[in-house]
Amino acid sequence: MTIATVARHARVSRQTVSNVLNAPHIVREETRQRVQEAIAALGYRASQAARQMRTGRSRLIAVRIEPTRDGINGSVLDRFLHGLTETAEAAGYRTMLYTASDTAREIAAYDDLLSAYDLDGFVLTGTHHGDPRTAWLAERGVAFVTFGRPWDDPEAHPWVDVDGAAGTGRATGHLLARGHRRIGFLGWPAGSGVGDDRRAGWREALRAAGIDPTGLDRETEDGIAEGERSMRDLLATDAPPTAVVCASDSLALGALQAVRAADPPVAVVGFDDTPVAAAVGLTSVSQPLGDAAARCVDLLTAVLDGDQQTPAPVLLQPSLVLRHTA
Amino acid sequence: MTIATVARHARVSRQTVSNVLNAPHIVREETRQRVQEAIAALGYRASQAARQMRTGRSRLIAVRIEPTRDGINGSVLDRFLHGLTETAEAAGYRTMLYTASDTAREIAAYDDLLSAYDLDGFVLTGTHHGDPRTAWLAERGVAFVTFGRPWDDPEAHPWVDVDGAAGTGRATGHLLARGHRRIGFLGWPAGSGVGDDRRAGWREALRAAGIDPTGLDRETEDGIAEGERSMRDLLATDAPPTAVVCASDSLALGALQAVRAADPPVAVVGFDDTPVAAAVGLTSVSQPLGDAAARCVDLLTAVLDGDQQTPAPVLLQPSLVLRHTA
DNA sequence: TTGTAGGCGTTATCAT
DNA sequence: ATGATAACGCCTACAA
Repeated sequence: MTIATVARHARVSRQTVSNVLNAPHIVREETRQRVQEAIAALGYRASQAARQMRTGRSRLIAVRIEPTRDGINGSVLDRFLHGLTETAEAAGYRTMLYTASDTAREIAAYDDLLSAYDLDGFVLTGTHHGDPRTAWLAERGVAFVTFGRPWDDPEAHPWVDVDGAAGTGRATGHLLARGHRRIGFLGWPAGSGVGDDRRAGWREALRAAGIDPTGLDRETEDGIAEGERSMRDLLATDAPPTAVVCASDSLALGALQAVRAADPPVAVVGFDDTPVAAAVGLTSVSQPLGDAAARCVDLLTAVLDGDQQTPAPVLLQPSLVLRHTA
Repeated sequence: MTIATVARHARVSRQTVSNVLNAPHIVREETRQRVQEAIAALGYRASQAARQMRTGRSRLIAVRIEPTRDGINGSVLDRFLHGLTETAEAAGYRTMLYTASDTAREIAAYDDLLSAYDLDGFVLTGTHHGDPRTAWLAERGVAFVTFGRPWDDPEAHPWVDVDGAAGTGRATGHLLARGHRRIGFLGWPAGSGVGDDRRAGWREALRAAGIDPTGLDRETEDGIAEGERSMRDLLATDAPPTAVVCASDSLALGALQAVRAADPPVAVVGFDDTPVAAAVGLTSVSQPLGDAAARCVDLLTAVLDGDQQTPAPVLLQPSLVLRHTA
């Protein structure tokens, strides 16, 4: 069934049917209705392929599905993808997946997706300093949004992010309110935007409460074993912390093992609110992933539909999910 | 850039370029090479839209992304999706995502995807008795594979599954080898194919060892709290089990809480090897999700490329990942 | 083995 | 406001 079938059924020309679909306002009300009825009666759907060939637009957006790294943090992508697909559907776009094991291959994937499938836009996750992917896309005028700030230049392109500093700040505030003074922090080595941001939130919250954060934090790679080691290290100091905020649930889980037998118990707060946190009762900072995904689609469609060139970035607030550990 | 650009560049007709792409064997070696070089030099890629319009095939397969249910089991989808996308790419197919909150909407989604995007095939996850989705697709001659057996008729359509009974059987065997005799089972209410299968594996393993499984199992909905309750129930019997096999990591986590202070410790085995299991050291049955995804693509492309009408189903073996709890 | 002609379903342009 | 015509890039049939 084609647009011609509908045209015959409604006794109009093909062009009029096309107009009803793409520019309803220029068709006379009565004609419009007749065509709409024919469309409904026939169950007609425009062929994307034909439309795409004519317009050069595919109504497709792409997002990379990463190999689950450490398993614990991997499950955030799940929720993000679902939100993305759902919101995109509502906006008339479909979501396409691609994989890439490194940045060079990812750029090759863009090239393929763009030239073969005419992709309309990309959603990138996890940007870092001097990310070559954003430069490549921007150079070619391809529409894209990142979930994660461009740490070099906040104006570079549309982005959505969660305010990590506010998250760790909130966690620290909660611990302060519970009477803790010596509150530690377990985070990643300096240099990663996300990690530095989360550390800064903790540091500023302590300073605002008149507490010197010096010596209360540790830098380590992500992982359960690493978290345990760093926490033991922290506990072995002259003035060990009575509570600790962590940059990830993995680190928090390790910390939890290190403080297992401590009395009075040492409070632990994680980050990401992964299923693992829920399972073991770990208090954790939760990112609004569904919202974040939805706003990514909003920004991308804003660019694609030409509403504006560079829509304003979106910074979402995380929340603290209280459980047993803090 | 079109096929004509390449043709000019290689000083052949458009048709010859097309032949090099779609039927290389009928082009003279020398000509073929010249065309290949032109393609590479120009970075030419055939437009899927145009190709699709002519051939009616999109080289697109679709898979549903579900809202993360209980968080713990949700993360399996992640790994499956990655494997699927990767294998599909290698076979020249792209993966498209869709959402649906219930079966009726899912069928509506098929309709849309099929008529608007000309989807080549679907991968369904989690089939159940009398699944209307498979009937709908089969009726219309749409290619699809399910990850999960058709419990009514194993010949109904191509499928890939993991042998759940073998998994629980293996777990039970491991516990028997460790000297356990009274081995319990925590599973879901009878009626779900997957649940019944997992229970049967445990039951048969016990019977084969000359042990009567009567009274050693419990039926409950999935969940941590439910697992804990059922385990307590089992421990309160006259002859409580010294070990337990569970139908999911959620149930196992609950069981773990119920047996926390038991001495001698009660062994616990979960199912799915989720990140949570890894985090808490839970021994669990692991499904080869990457393999399963790859075989799904194999079966689907076999149908699409017309190699055979109904390729033989694939039953994969799970493995037992040993950790602290058993 | 290579070239020519036509059409897939849609939308843009232009005429009515 | 509506209709006729052409073109998007490709592949299949057929002719050379």
